[in-house]
Amino acid sequence: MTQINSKTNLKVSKTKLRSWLKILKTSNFIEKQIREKLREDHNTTLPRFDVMSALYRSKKGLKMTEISGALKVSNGNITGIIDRLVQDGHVLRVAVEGDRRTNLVSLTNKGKNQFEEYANAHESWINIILDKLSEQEAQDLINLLDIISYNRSRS
Amino acid sequence: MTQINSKTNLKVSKTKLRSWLKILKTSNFIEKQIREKLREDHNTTLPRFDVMSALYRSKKGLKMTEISGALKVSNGNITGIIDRLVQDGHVLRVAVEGDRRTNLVSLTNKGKNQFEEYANAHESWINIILDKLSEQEAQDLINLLDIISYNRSRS
DNA sequence: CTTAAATATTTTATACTTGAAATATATAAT
DNA sequence: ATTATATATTTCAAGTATAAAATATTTAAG
Repeated sequence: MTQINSKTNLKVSKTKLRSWLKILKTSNFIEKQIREKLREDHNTTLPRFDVMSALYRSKKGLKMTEISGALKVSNGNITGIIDRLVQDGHVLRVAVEGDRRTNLVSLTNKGKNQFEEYANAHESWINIILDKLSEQEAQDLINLLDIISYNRSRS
Repeated sequence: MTQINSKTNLKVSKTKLRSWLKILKTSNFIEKQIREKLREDHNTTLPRFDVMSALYRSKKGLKMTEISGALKVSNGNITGIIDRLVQDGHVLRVAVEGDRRTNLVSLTNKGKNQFEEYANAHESWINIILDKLSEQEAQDLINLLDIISYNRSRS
């Protein structure tokens, strides 16, 4: 089902449009449940979870710019999220020797333990939400989505 | 690759977790480009586009609650978005005969024309972004995602 | 008819998000 | 050394998002 768009002279596929709308719908559908669970069961938010996740994976902490880069969000955004994580005692800003512009952000022990708790719960929720999907189908999905965005993130 | 989660006693699939992360990544990857294009080329935003899209599909307009229901966002949220669309002259709030609580929101002619422009551009962007996906693959993707969220939205 | 419950919307407080501007510091080129 | 440029972060203004409270109105129950 392809047509020519009269304005752009481009072959247009309605299937691709529907495909995108379905990706968006599914993503929102799942994300909404995760946000709700994080808030209700753990009194936190997805952005904070995402930041803690990035920090958990790094040994010696991350610079602000590394965090915003990893999460592909704006720099200014991270400032506020880290502010709140510091208030909660989950995260620490450590001055970097020899570069006074930079702070190295890392999880406190409290933050590490807390994140492990979040991560376990998160994995369980996902398994419940994706229950109807077989292992093979889950893998097929990954492969198809890889066609769309593989490696482009690094360009 | 399935294991038993020691806390929840549930079979846990790492593939499903990766599958979700990939859905999220792809969705964000595409959404980011759409938001950027809407802002740069059309001086509007995705929420406004979404609201106009819902209104465009209805003949006689929608109540505030119907809009928030269709977009699955909170009620209070829609108030602000409609406020701005009214300011722009894209949308009209019409009092409903016999129920003074309700406003029927509908697109002005300006809004209709504007939305058609947006929608054409949007479709072109998607076709470019999903260029690497064949028609069959796009359809496969829809089918797989349908397994996850089909009909649950109505429950 | 009058109170109670339900419905529709707006307002509020809080948090997240962006891009752009501002600030501070570091590095490179002359 | 001094100026220019690059880098790291924060601040800002505007918009989006939520849940909960407030307001207004309608409908149902007695």
